[in-house]
Formats: sequence, structure tokens, C-alpha cells
Amino acid sequence: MARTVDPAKHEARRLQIIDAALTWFATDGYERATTAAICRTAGIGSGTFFHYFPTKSAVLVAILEYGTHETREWFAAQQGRTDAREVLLEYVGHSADEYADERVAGFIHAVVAVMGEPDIAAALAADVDAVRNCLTPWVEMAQQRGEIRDDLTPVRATRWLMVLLDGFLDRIISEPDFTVATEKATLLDAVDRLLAP
Amino acid sequence: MARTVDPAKHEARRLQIIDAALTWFATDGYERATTAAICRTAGIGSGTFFHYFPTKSAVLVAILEYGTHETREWFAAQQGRTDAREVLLEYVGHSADEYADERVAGFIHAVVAVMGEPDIAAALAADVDAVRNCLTPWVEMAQQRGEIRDDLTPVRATRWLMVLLDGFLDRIISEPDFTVATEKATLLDAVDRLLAP
Amino acid sequence: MARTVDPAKHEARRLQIIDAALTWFATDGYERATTAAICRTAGIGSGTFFHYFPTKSAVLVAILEYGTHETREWFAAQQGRTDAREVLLEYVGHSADEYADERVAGFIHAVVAVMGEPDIAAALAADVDAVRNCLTPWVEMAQQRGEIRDDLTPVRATRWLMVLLDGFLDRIISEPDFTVATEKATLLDAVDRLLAP
Amino acid sequence: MARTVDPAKHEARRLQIIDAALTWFATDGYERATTAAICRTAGIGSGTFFHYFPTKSAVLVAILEYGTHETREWFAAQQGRTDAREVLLEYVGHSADEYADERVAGFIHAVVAVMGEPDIAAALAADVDAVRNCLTPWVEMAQQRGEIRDDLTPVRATRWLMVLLDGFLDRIISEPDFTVATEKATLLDAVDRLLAP
DNA sequence: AATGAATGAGAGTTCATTCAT
DNA sequence: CATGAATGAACTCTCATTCAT
Repeated sequence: MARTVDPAKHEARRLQIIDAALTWFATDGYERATTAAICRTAGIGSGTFFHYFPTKSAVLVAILEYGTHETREWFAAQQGRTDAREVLLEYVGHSADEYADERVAGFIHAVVAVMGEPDIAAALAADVDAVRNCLTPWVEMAQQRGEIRDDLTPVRATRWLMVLLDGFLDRIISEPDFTVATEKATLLDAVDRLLAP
Repeated sequence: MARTVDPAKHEARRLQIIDAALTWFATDGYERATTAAICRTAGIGSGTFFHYFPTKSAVLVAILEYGTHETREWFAAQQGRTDAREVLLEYVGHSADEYADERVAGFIHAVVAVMGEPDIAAALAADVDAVRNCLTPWVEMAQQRGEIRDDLTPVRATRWLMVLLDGFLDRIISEPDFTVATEKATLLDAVDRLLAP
Repeated sequence: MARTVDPAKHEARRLQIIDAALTWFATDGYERATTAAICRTAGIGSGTFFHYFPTKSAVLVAILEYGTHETREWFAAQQGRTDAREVLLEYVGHSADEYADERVAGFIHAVVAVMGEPDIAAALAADVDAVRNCLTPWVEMAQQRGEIRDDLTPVRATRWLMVLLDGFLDRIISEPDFTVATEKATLLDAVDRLLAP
Repeated sequence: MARTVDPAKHEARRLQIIDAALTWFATDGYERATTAAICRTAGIGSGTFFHYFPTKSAVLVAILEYGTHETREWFAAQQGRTDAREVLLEYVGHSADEYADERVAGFIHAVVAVMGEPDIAAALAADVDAVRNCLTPWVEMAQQRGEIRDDLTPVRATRWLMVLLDGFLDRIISEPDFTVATEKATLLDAVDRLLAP
């Protein structure tokens, strides 16, 4: 029997599903997004969905893991730089830019509310950890270089960076007037103020 | 005609239901919290629930409206003060204290993600508006008194205050290490830095 | 202790309930008419309803029995007449006139569909029997007087009279153009044709 | 792509459901017939029902539409005939024969009383209209040929035919003694008398 | 007698998931 | 591998009826 799996095709389908799910999760929230709608958007049958993901929550986890992966890649690409404070500001700017995509913003927001499913909670925690763990070394370096305040431990300072990022996203979602385009500069300024020595 | 309604008892029951719903919404999120569970916790029959609230979403709306009401009351109590910057800091501190209650924090977090039900979305927007509208006059006064920066319009400055508050709540929820007790002082300092002239 | 039952008042209330129920049954049908709506219309509390009638179906039975009673009274009032054919035609005309009342027509129609509740089925059958038993003697007399055909037994002839009456009601209900006012004369003519020797 | 739908099987299942529903509607009436009972009788799971019909009322509408369709087919088969009066009598006989099936009779009776659901009301009205519209041309032709009275407009004469048919059905349902077998001849005679010039 | 809050069985419907084809 | 028909547990909500006041 011929090999029936074409890995490229398989991956393409997987991404189609992920993409459709992302759209629906972002618009309707996790619970209200139905697998049927996702399948329709992805152009597949309902049974096919479960060939690619064992459960509905597994897609969400996959999306989260993809995000975690991208975060890691972004930081990996900064390897070797020494202008730590600049890296931090660039990361903040980079995140803000992502929030400009409605689907990304809606998705993050929607997902945060899914408690109860342990696998999702775990993936969510893993993502948060990844961001924090990727940021912390740069915070530490920036402190050692005297670029930012050092009265907070690196981890706490990192968390306060995340306070700004999360709060920024919340406003983006809640208030149509508050857009990445108009507020990004203020965000960077806020980071500056927060971390100034 | 016999008087069969004891308004006090009625209100007590209503609060029982609200309390049970708050608990479940905070733990499981809106969708996963079932009316059956709420009834069990509240110690009432399933039919009784619908004597007090016409739909499941109505309880959530009631809770939100209660919060909106409390916000208004808090600001009403500050009437007449002139130390505007101090009022803002106290409000931030007051909000932070509320987030120390796990149920409050969980509830706010869970609810923010409920899109789709228009009545909830409306109540949510009303709450956000109330907070902003209550804050803005104090921001304005503080600017006029030269206590805070005036390069942002009062509304924008208000929204940046809310950025800090929302982001703070997100961290409280996401990371067990990050507690109101340990971080409140830093929050107030962050507000200071953000608004400094 | 004073006598707490004022029989007149009691009967008045009973009629209020019957009247409200009749209205709702006629408009919405038996199943969709709720006791709550009936109570609201009757201006009583929901508990009071069950002081007067043990179940919802009991009101319907009471209405049916009232109709049966009226039928009997109508025929009792004809006692002694000898123009049997005329009596039959008058009964048909009298019934048609009642159908001109939307509530009567709607009620009869609605009730016919309630199978399953044995007490209603029994009351319905009793009503049909009463009509037939009241009509039959006059049919017989008319036959003996040679006023109408006698190739059908009195009971069968009676049933065919009822065929016309029931069918007439069905048209009244189903087609707005078909009204008692415009069709009554044709109905009487149809009876004539049907029973002509 | 695998062919997973066997249209024949699908149609068979659909008919199973329709059949089960017909039985329950006829016995218990629309409201008291539960989807659960229908599913049990049809030998399907509760979810399957809603794969075939979006709502409970949709099954009823489907049955009504099937009846309307059959009426149209019956009349289409008479196309070209010129013995109009005979066609009318045959239609009456044909309808009477259908009423001999307890389920058909019970169903028609039960359904006529369903007010409230607009889609059912519409399908019901459509069925009545279809019958009337199919009959009227033949009535007209019969009048022109002098076979029946012409003092009534074709539409009114048609409605009086329906009076007889509906009333006949009511008696069939209400009185066990009154059967199609014993009364069909009298029905045809009654039509004759009603329409005689 | 009159009330209406409380009840809970049961209704129609949804949807993640399974599995024969 | 892909399919979508089939499933049934679980959901929100309704309503006739009860009963303490």
C-alpha cells in the first residue's frame, strides 16, 4: 500500500483548521465557537477535525503552543545583542503590533476566560512562563548595564512589563477609540517611565 | 388581602443566588457555570432561579450593575475633595484591594470574555464607561492643579490608568506569586511614574 | 367565626376564572394557555385558581359542562312544540349564531384537539352525547310527521345534522371570508336539502 | 472523496421519523407528542431527530406539505376529464377513504388545533388553499355543464363541499359508530343533495 | 379564603465526539 | 485518509401544582 500521508498536505490541513479555529475563537469565544463552524470554515468534514486534533480544546492548545513557540523564536533571534533595554522596548512594540490584528487580540482575550479545562490552563500557564522566562534575562542584563531601575528583582520587573502589555490589550479590546496606532508611542513611553532608574 | 411577600426575605434570596452565581462564574467562567450548579449552591430549586432572574445572563448583568453602582457610590463619596491626584491614587488602591478577593478577581476576568450575549456586552460596556466617566473629572482636576502630566487629554490619561489596573488584575489572576499584598505599593508607584508631569 | 364563604361571591369568582380561561383557550389552545395567564386575566393569584379548580383541565371540563347544560336548557325550552322540523332548523340557526362569537368558535376548535386527558375526553363525549340525545327525539318526531326523510334512522339523521354543524364551524374558523352572517342562510338551506324527504 | 450519504437510506430514515411523528401527533396531539417519544418510536437517538428536522414543528409542516402535494397530484391525474361532477364526487370519496385510516383522521384533527406556531399556521393555510384551489375549477366546470347548482359562486360552492368533508371527519373521530364504511354512501348522497341544481 | 414564592419534572434543542463506510 | 450521519449527555427554561403565611 502506498504511503497515504503526505506530510506537507497534512500540515497544510492542520493549519487550515488552526486558522479557522482562531477566527471563531476570536469572534465568539471558546465555548460558543462550535466545531461545526470551524469545520465549515476550514472546508473539512466534521470527522476530519478529529483526525487532526483529539478534542476541541486541543486546537486551542495548539494555537497557544504556536504562540509560545513564536515568542521563543523572537527572542532567539535577538541572541547576542547587548542593548538589553532596547530589546525590551522592541519586544513591547512587537507585541503591540500583533495586537493590532483583531484576530490575535480577540483570541488572547477569549482564551484567557477558559478556566476549568486543565489542558488549556496548563498551556496558558506555559505560555505565560515562556514569555516571562524569555524576558527576564534581558531585564537582568539591562539592570546590570544600569539602563533600567534595579530596585525590583528581575522577575518582578518582568511581571510589571507584562502588566503594561496585558492592560494595553484589555483597552484595545474594550474601547474602539483606543488603538495600537494611536497609543503605541504612549505604551513605549509608559514602559520607559515604569522602568526608569 | 394577605401579605405574602417579605421583601427582606426576597432580597436575601436574590443575594443568595447572586452570591452562588458569582462563585461559579469566578471559578468556571460564564458558559461552564450551569444554572443547576448555581441553584444547588444557593440552596434553591431550579424553578426558583427563574423567579428571580429571567435568564442566566440576567444574573450576570445584575452583578455587573451592582459593581457599576458601587463604583459610582465610591466616587460620590469623594465629592468636594480637591486633592485630585490623591483621589486617583486612592481609587487605584481601592480597586487593588478588591482584587485581593479571589472571587472578585476571578469574576471580572471570567466575564470580560463573554461576547455574544448582547445584554452582557451592554452591561459590560456600561461598567467600563462608568469607571471612565467617574475617573475623568478627577484626572482633569489633577491636571489643572499641575499634579499630573497634561500632555494627554483627560480621557486618554484615564484610559492609561485603566491599563495599569486591568494589567494588574491579569497578573494577579495568572501568577500566584503576584499578589495584591506584595505588589500594591508598586502599583501605586507605577501610577505615579505614569502620570508624573 | 363568621361564615367565610359568600356563595354569590364564590360563584362570581368561578365565572371570572371560567371566562378568562375560555378566552385563553380560544386564542392559544389548551396546552399553550397557561394557568398564569388565566389568573392574570381573571385578576386572581395563582394559588386561588386551585381553590376553585383542582387542575387546569377541570376548568375546561367545567366550560364543556356549562355548554352541555345550555344545550339541555335550550331543548327543554322547546318542550311541547310539535313543529319538529322547525325546531331542528332553529337549533341549527341558534348554534350558528353562537359560532359568530369568536371566543366560542375558537374554544370549541381548540378543545377538540385535546386528546390524552381522560377527563376532558369524557366531558367532550358527554357533550356530544347530550347534543345527539337532545336532537334525536325531534328528528324522530319530524320523521313521523313526514317533514323530513325517513330512510335514515333517527340517530343517523341526527349525526348528519351534526356533520353540517361541525363542518360549518371548521370553515368559519379556517377562512376569514366565510362568516356566519353571510353563510347562515345557506346552512339552513343545506339542512333542508340534506333532510328533505 | 468517500461517498458517505446514501440518499435512499436518508429518505428512509426521514420517513421513519415522519411516520413516528404522525402516529404520536394523531394519538396525543401536537403539544403532548414529545420529540423523545417520536425518537423512541422511530428507533433513533434524540440528536438524530434534529439532523432531519430543525424543529419539532418542522416535522408537522413536512407532513402537511406531503398532504398538500398528494392533493395536487390527485387533481393533476384528473387532468383532461370533462365529467366535472363525477370528479368532485370521486374526490369526496377519495378523501373519505383516507379518513378510514385512523392515523390520518387523528392527525388532521389534532393538527387543525395548533395555533401559535406561525410556520404551522402557514402550512395549514397553504393546505386549505390548495384543496380549495384544486376543487374550484371543477366546480366551475360542473356549473357550466349544468351538472350542479349555479346560484353559489364557484368558491362558495367549493367551501360548502369542504363543510361536508370536514364535518364528516369530525363525526368519524367523535363517534365510533360512525364509520367511513357505513356512511360513505350517505356522504356522496349528501354532496349530491347539497349541489343539486 | 387568598396569596404568590417555591418547586422539580420534563420539555425542546445543542454539540463534541464516534465510527461505519 | 476523509466523511458526515448518528449519538446522548447536558443545557436552559417552562409551568402546573403545592403550601406556609
